[in-house]
Amino acid sequence: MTECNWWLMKSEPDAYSIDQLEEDRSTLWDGIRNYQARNFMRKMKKKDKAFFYHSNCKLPCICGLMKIEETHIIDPTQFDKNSKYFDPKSNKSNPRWDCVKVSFAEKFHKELSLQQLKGLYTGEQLIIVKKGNRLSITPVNQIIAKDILKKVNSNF
DNA sequence: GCCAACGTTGGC
DNA sequence: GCCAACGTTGGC
Repeated sequence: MTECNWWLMKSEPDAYSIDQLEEDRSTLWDGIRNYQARNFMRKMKKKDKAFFYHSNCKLPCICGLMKIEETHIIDPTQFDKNSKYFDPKSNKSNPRWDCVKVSFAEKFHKELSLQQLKGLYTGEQLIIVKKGNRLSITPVNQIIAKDILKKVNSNF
């Protein structure tokens, strides 16, 4: 049996929180308008796991776990003129942006704050703690992922 | 609000 | 292809 890949995906809790995902059960991770982040998303496979990271809030932290349900979905917001993610440069014959569908897996009882993460890992081990990192989607090394699960007492 | 670290844009 | 100007992200 092959192991899944692990990822970290950021969201501002004011925009979309882990609690909202728990309520929704699943959501389209749309509105990504950064090529590096998009390209990481394109590498995702069904059944991969992703840590949910709350960014730009009182306590930036890894707060939960998601499962990748579907990949390579055309991001509908790029064609929606009423969306703040509307992209006039994209076109339907060659869409510029795509996304994945994620589902709720777990809300961690113990969150791991950015401050804690900085004490535990280097920027090489976990890109989120790298100085100046702004990527909203990054891969997570499998060994580090397992370590994070232990640290948060994950049931997973 | 500041600012570092990028990414994007557009003139040349 | 270079690079200056500008925009965005996100911790602090």
